[in-house]
Amino acid sequence: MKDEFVPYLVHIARLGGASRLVALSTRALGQAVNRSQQTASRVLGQMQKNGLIVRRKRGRTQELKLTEKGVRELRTLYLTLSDIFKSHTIEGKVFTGLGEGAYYVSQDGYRRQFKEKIGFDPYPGTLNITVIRSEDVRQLAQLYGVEIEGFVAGSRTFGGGKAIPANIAGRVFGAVFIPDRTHYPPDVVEVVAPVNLRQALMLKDGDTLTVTVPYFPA
Amino acid sequence: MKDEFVPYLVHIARLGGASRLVALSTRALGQAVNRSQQTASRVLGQMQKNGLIVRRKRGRTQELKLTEKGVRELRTLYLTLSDIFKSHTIEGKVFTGLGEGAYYVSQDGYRRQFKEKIGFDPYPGTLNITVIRSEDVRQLAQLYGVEIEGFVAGSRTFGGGKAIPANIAGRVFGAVFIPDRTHYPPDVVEVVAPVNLRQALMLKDGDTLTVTVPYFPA
DNA sequence: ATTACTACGTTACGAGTAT
DNA sequence: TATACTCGTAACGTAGTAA
Repeated sequence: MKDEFVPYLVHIARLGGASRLVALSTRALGQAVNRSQQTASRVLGQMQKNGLIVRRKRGRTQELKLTEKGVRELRTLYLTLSDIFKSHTIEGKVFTGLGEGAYYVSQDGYRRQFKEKIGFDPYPGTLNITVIRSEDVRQLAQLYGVEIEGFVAGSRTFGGGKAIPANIAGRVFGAVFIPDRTHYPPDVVEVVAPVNLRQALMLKDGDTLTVTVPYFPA
Repeated sequence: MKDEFVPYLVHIARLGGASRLVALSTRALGQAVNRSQQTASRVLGQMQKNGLIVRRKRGRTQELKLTEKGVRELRTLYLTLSDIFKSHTIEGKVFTGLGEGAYYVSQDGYRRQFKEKIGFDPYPGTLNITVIRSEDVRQLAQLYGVEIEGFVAGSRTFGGGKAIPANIAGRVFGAVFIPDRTHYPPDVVEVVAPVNLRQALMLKDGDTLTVTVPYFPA
């Protein structure tokens, strides 16, 4: 679909044209989308040829309605924008990992980055969760993730990953950390926060935790 | 903003460019929006001049990020589409009207239209509610409302209005009726259903009722 | 009042190419 | 590899106007 069509489809839909015929002159439509009557006429012709709208002539005037295809195309754009702008939730089951999270997070190389890039000093200990239901976590990481760089401390190498600032259980501001490399399955992520989450939220293994990733352009 | 810019902004945002700089070549961007490298280059220049994006050069390559203005413009489009595609809720307080609703709805002129246009035979009696919180009800009526025509029966004239098919309290399929003319204040609407709502939902005056208008292109 | 054609200036597109 | 010129062609936008 041509980009040019979008405002026309939007305006017709706003008048109810997604579900029924609406009376709408080429002049009024053009004015609504900031174009001339002539341009609106041409564009309507093209949209009709493309199967995006149907037109019914009533004497000299006309009625318009989006076709299923027209609705679908507009809805696709809506869903794409939703992915960008709406809040996302991640639900996961709490389990006890190998306990190495605590060791990692207490490393200065990580602590400094969390403080600078996300804004809190992580409690030395992480919460492992297995993701149950979520829009693709890696896609979220791409959208909202902050790069946490790997580093070398002494003779050890610590891998990097992506941290998504998020609201934990509606009460604590923290982050979901997705390591670039892990020995866990890919649906396992770590939840980091400035406090001991197990204590603060009274969590035990098997509990379900909900993490919200709000929309926030930093 | 030019319509032409939308897909470019969308793609940059999908890569996380709403909140941080993302590396993105003109070739890759052009490919993503189905344009040539040259076109992507020109459009980026225009969007920059329009204050929609910032660019940072890193040697021969570049990094992109939406400006606040760029995010705002895209978000405006998102909110417009939300109005069209998301479900809407109307919350209202139940009160006892003059009882004329029952008389009206039992008129064949109305009953036939409800059966044909919405799909149920209205229980002879309506529920008056005062709208507490809602996106503009009249705007909703414009989007989703079905025209109910006025008619004459005997020596009386019955006025028309708009009926919005809706889900009542999450349990009953009914409609919100918005008369074209009324002696009630404009925030008063009538809820119609195939059953006695007061009984079925155990409602009394002062109770709050939630009506959901789902998105459904008929 | 409509819709839509023609004519023509402006803008978009992309192959070729410079850097 | 990049980005971004030039320039020929296609598409867009609208005043004028027919119907």
